[in-house]
Amino acid sequence: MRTKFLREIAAPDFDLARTLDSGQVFHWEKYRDGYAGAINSKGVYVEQRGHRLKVALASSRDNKEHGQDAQATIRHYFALDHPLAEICRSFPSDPAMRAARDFCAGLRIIRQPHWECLATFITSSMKQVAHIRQISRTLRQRFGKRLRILDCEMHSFPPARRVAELTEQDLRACALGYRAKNLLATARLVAAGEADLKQWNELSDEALRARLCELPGVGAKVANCVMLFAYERLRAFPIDVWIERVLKQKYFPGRRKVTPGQLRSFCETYFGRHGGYAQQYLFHYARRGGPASGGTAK
DNA sequence: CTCCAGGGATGAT
DNA sequence: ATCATCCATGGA
Repeated sequence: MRTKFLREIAAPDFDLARTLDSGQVFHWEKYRDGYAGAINSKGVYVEQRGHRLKVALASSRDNKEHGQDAQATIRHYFALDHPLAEICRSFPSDPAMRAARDFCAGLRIIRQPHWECLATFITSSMKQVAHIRQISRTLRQRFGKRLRILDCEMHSFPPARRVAELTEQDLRACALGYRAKNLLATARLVAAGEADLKQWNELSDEALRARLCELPGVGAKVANCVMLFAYERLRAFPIDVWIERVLKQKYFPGRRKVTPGQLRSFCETYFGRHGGYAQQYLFHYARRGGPASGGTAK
């Protein structure tokens, strides 16, 4: 095993810290002046220096990694090819959206591995970000492969076939609670090939959402997260309590009853073809930004 | 329609 | 140190 420092990678219009703190990915840890994490089975260290990323990448088995491939891996994972300026121009121009856009400069929606993203969001239901991070860490440490990047120990996310051979008790011991049964059942469907996550890439948004929602532990919210964060369906608009709060406050002020169906159809049309990005920016701004970001606002 | 499971970090006291 | 709060899916 060896660690390789790469040339720095150009990363204009990118904010690494903001991207990793925006509730879309849960395993990156602050380390030295950057972050340590894993992309598939590779340990990765990444540090932002202005408009460039300094990256170190280690691979546990296949050391034939070429610099170009590694750069491509990083560029692809962090979606450095997304045309952010154009995406932001496609947002509706209202006060809430403009404030969120200004606050979230450089925040990108990354491309996560399908299974890892699906599994993580199954464990996320009724959990807050800190808990989800905890669960992800435990699953990785117990069932993933050990990786080392610089002097930092990391673990890859266990593949579906690994999770499929565990018991519900094993998973409950990772603080999954009632989610253990769902994660196990879904892992077995994926491992058996009954749910072919890669093949689902070819499906339309509607068909993909329908397939995802058939999986145990996956409802509309989790399905939309997986579509957005793993399948690059940039129109998918997950509605959680934070977003619901924002939407009701900013777009339905004073309205007594707003049904989930009304919210959903509004989001599908109003925010346009990059609605998922709009959602992520509104979400991050509500959690981390502006006034009254405490979370208890009604 | 309502009610609830199950759990650890977080912030208030 | 104790306590209330946060939170999405699925089944009763």
